[in-house]
Amino acid sequence: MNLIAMNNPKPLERLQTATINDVARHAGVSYQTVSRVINQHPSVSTETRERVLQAVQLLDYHPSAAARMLAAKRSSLIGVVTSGLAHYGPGKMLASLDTAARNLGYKISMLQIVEFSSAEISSAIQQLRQQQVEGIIVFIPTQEVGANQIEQLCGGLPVVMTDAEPGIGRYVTNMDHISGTRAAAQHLLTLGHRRIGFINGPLDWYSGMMRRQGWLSVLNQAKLSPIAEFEGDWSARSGYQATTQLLEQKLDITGLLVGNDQMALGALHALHQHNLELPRDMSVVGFDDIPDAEFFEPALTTVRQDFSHLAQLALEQLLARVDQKDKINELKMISPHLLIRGSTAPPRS
Amino acid sequence: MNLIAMNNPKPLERLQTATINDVARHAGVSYQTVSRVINQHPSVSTETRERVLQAVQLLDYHPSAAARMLAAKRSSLIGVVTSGLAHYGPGKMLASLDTAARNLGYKISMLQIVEFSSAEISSAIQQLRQQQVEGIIVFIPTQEVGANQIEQLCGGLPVVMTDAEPGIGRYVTNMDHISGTRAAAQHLLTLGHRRIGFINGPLDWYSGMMRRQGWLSVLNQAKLSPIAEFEGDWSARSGYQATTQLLEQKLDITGLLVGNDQMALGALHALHQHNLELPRDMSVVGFDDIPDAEFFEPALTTVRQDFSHLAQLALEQLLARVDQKDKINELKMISPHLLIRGSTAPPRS
DNA sequence: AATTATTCTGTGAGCGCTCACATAAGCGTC
DNA sequence: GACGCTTATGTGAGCGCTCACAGAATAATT
Repeated sequence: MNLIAMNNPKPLERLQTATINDVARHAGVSYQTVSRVINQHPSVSTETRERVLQAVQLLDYHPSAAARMLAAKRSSLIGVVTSGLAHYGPGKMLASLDTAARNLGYKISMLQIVEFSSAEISSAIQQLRQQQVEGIIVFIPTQEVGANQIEQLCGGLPVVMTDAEPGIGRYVTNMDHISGTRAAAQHLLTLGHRRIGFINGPLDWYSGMMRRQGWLSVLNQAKLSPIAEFEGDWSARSGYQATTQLLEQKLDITGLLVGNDQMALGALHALHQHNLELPRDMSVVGFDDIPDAEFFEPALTTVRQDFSHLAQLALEQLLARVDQKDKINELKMISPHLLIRGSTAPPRS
Repeated sequence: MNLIAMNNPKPLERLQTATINDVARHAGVSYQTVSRVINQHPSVSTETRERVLQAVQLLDYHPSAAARMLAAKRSSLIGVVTSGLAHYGPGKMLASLDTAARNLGYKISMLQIVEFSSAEISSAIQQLRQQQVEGIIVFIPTQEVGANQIEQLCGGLPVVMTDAEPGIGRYVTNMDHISGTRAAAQHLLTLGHRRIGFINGPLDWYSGMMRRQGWLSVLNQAKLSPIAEFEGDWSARSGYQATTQLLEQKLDITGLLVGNDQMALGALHALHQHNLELPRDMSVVGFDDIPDAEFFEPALTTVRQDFSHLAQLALEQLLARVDQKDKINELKMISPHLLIRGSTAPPRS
């Protein structure tokens, strides 16, 4: 049911806080003058302003955001739907988004999704709309159908999604996963590797799907056919498991293309466990460039994604929509780039 | 200045959204009845409720959180001040806090601090107070003076801090860093190590200070004196640098106690670079148990912190205060525990 | 000196809701 | 049938603020 959730709101009244009227009375001016001071309106005499500010300080007055929103019909709030905050990418994006938004006079209202169910997404967006957010940024992995649903739930409110399938009338800020993956794969080929395994993230993530396309396109171009492909869940453990399986299959693979750095860490661990010497016996390329990647054993060659930049672009795109500027690109794309470190080398033979 | 910041609020009017009156008119009832339906008040006939819900759906009505807060004098909002969201600990805590709060009918309003300046903290708390939060959880590293300032800024509003110096009237939920560090140090001693280096986090973090105390107390008890101590910044890089320096000093150290897993990763990297065989030539213990630690080379012995639990405890403590229940402990403490994996072994000789 | 422009300040109304009440109807009770 | 007691609805007021005005003071122009 599309109901409006609510909790029992026992009218617990907090210690009385000062209102604009209290301040006005105290400063001997009208409430409107206090409002002007708060909003930095120019036409208030320095003397009056000073008096008002003193009263503000004295009464420990904090203007009610709720009342202001209600009266001004403006929230200056940007909604963010995210997930997996404990991971580097989402955390980093939220962090830079918050900073960027604050600099532009907006506040962030964040809602986290735990499982990617329609119900949860729907409830998150509804909650944001109740807060009168002026636009929504969606940082969750989606496929076509999810993206449509999200747009519909937002009902005309500007939305920008990241890592989502582009589409007409849909505003999307994406990482160029294909070019990133291509660069990584090409690097392995250039080094001379021909038998390469691919450990990907989940295929129901847009990024997983795109990286697969990048990988296949390079193979195709080089007239090679895929040898082994695994679908992990981005965790180090899944990378470890995939690699263990791969080694057991004895496919004589010399290179490993991995969907993110964490899975690559798991892969390295499995390789060490099999007493392979790296990078002599196996080259590994990751994706993301998390800060730790440089200190893996060996230092990980990886594809750097600038999450901060991505978040900022998404915000820009959203605000352009909020401010009704015309001519906004429906698709913004940001290119990751390859960082060569110690985990790749020419194959042994 | 303690001013109330504001941005130019050009009265940009969003596409008219439906109000409670629109719904009432549409359903042929009074606004109060609609309010009752929204708030799940029992005394509304099923038939009327149905009619109202239909109108809600039809008009795509979303009750204004601002108006409700204003009228009900209740926000159901918990403020969170955090920092370093891109790191595992803070991200994890925010994530579980959000979930836990939602389950209890509260929403989270998060504000991130970038640098730990008085000004930033002050502005963050002020912003939260403007949103009429019912309580504040502070997840930033502080020392005595910071904690006092935070309490003062909150002016009577319930606050709970994590990893802060306990004090009378101050509500704190802490990890027991001392016992955690003691367990780690004791483990090294039990294995037979006598010459142990200590790579700590910053000493102006409460956790850094406490871990140092734990370390020194174990040394003291074993009648050993400290040999080498470094202060990193929690990053893998700083762990790497500290370890490199340590090795250059040729202090004949056999064990390394490291303040977190990331610095431990850097340490491992430095050790490998010096062609030491682990754990034969050096035992390393970390702190945190980030999900990746198990896949380090070798798998890291570390002290597990349950960040989710910590966040939940802090929330519990805060809500107990908000609901005015008496007899609340001022200090809640949660114990981390040692996880022994492959990076520790008896010293060589 | 009268007019206009330029500060500065104050008044009414209303944003969208929830409170506290009042009211109307239905039902049993003696 | 007058009394309560429950259930279902509606009415007034007001939460704390900002908007659009209207004024009062001062300064600048003719």
